[in-house]
Amino acid sequence: MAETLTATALTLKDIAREAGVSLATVDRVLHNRPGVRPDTVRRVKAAIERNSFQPHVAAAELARGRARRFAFVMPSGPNPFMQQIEAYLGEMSAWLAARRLGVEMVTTDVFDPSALAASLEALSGDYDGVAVVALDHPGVRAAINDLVDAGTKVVTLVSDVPSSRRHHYVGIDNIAAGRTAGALVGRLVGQRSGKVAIVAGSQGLRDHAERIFGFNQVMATEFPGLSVLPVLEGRDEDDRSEQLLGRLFGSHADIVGLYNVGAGTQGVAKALNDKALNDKALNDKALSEVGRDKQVVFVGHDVTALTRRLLLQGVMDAAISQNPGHEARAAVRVLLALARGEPILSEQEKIRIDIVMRDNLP
Amino acid sequence: MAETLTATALTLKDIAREAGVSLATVDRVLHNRPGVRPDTVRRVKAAIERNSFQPHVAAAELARGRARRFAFVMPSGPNPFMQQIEAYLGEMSAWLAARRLGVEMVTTDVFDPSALAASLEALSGDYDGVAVVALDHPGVRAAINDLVDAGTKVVTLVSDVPSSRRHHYVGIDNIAAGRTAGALVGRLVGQRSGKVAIVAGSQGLRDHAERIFGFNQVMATEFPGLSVLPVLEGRDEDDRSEQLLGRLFGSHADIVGLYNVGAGTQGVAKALNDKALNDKALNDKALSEVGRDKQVVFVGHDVTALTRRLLLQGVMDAAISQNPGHEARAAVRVLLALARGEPILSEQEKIRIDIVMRDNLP
DNA sequence: GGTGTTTTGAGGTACGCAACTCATTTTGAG
DNA sequence: CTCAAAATGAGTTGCGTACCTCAAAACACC
Repeated sequence: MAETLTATALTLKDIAREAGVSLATVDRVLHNRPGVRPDTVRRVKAAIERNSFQPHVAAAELARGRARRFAFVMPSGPNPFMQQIEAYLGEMSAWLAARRLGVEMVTTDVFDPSALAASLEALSGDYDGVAVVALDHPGVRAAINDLVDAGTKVVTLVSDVPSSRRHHYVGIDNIAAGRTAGALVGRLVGQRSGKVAIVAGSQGLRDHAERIFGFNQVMATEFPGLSVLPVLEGRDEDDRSEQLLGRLFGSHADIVGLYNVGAGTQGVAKALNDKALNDKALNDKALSEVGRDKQVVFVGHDVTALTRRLLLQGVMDAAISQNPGHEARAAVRVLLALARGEPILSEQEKIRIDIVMRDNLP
Repeated sequence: MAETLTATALTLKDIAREAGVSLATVDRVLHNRPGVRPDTVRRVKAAIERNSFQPHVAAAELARGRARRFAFVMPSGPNPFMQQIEAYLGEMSAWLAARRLGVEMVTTDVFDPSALAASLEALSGDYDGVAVVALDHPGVRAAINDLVDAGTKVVTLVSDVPSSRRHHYVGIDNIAAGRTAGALVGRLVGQRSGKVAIVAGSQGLRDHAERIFGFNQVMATEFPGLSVLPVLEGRDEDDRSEQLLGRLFGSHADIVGLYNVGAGTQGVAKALNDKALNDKALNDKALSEVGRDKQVVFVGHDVTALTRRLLLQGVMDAAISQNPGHEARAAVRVLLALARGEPILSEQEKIRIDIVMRDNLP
């Protein structure tokens, strides 16, 4: 009827007695300090294993005295997603303070890898951990590796540098996100056939490129009735996205689906709206006859104030979302666990790809 | 360029000096102990506010010494979702041990409110916190209130008792979940019209009833082309669900959508499969002609080994999921925060309604 | 002014561990 | 066997809080 999940409450002293050594030796083993014979190390570790001993985090944290400092290196500029991450970090301030964790924000130009690398190098030595929204570039990779070598824990956030030796990546699998977007567009279009448009910031951005790759993959294999038009590069700007898309709508009458890979959502929505007005003017059918199914299926990314409104209005059909609050908290938790030498609850820290439609808006 | 988020590292001693009182008095104020003049209380609280002082959790945890004990009261029987929750709690064991948290599982019959109430009453006094998968029943409500009155922190898990004085509910909004299911079925069916079947465990279960309510709401207002058939009550059993559904398929040829509200997924899938074979035998069309769009759109709940397989095979189109790992961890974190008197990160502990399709399977 | 009560101060102990020192023992090389 | 180096033991201190005791001070009331 009742079953216990947790171990006993042993202390280091008990382990020392068990292993037949002194407290000092256990301490040396626990912290990989030199001066212990391999054989003794084994004995101590065995005693720890045998009792599945876990140092009391509170005691450890208290004893080490020094507060921990983390830095978040984020892109400058008005990116709403990044602003959300910062906001959620702000909400954690009481939580952080109670644990004597110092978190500092460092901003740097997104599109300048060498500036990012320099910012990272500048952090060396001052921080226990660094979370960085990274660019995949040799200089950045080197800077990350340098930090790791200096003993700083490093996690990449949102955008990964898999070739670096960063300890962890907190973010989604962008190829899977693109596949999900593709499946949604395809399924929501239904039996109709026609063309599908893609608007991205730039194909040079790793995350955008990966999403497009996943999207095309699904379209090619599963929705032969739909053909994907060449990618429009809107540079995440509203005006540019609107113009490019407007022109595309002009030259292709049979566009039934639209995937917006990055930002610039405002512009995309405007172009869509213009097209709808245009279509209505062209033929005399009543609105009810045009109906939902005549509309362009529109799938994008991230839940912001704008996409929330578009979802509620029915302009947007689904948003692929990575929960920024979860990402912020996961980054802090992972850094803390790494710094403490605790295991990471990988299931907990994994960022899911959320499909958000009108009725499950968070 | 760099901005700090966290406060200074004051201690109780500093607050005492600031307020012009002794450590003992600060301690009395902090823990609402009697014997302090209202005026002095005000002075101390002002000093705490002014410095936005947060007691060091590690020190507090260490000082109080006593380990905390939590109980999880869960339904007995082979419910895969509940088993997943238990499994995730098991994965946390190192995390729990490092914090000297004891978590115990208590199982009780799901469908017997008085047994549940008795189990809850039996816990009184022994635990700092209780998480319970509750039934909404007067006896259970009373038992929960008794626990709360005795100083035990109580959170309801998965299924709420809103009328009780439980401190927190960890679970999803089931009406919104039903609405989401409805929107998915409607949108994935596309332009076709026809009938939609619902299989539930029992309409007496609060969560099932709420989901059905939400589902019908969306169907009625947004998909006039689809008509919902009367709910089949499969009691979450495979065989019964299969039979009921098979009979329904026999009497209605134009079923285009199916919503499985609870468990019994295996049976539902079997009935669907039989129908597919049947349809193929009846007409001579090639499979390619029948195509995806002739299939019944199938939306259900929860990602289990079975639903995962069905999603990958394309039998199931989407699963509405509440992340069991998140629920388990959120319940523990909320209980811990309540026990410590810390604020709860409500955004973090909110359980989202996940839409899971093949490409964003976790 | 004296009495009893309430409020406050001062101080101690304990929690489990990190980090350190210094003395002592063990080990291995010559 | 000798001696230096390596390994280990024993012990101390401090982290910031909770919780406790006891005495002193302030207060209220008659």
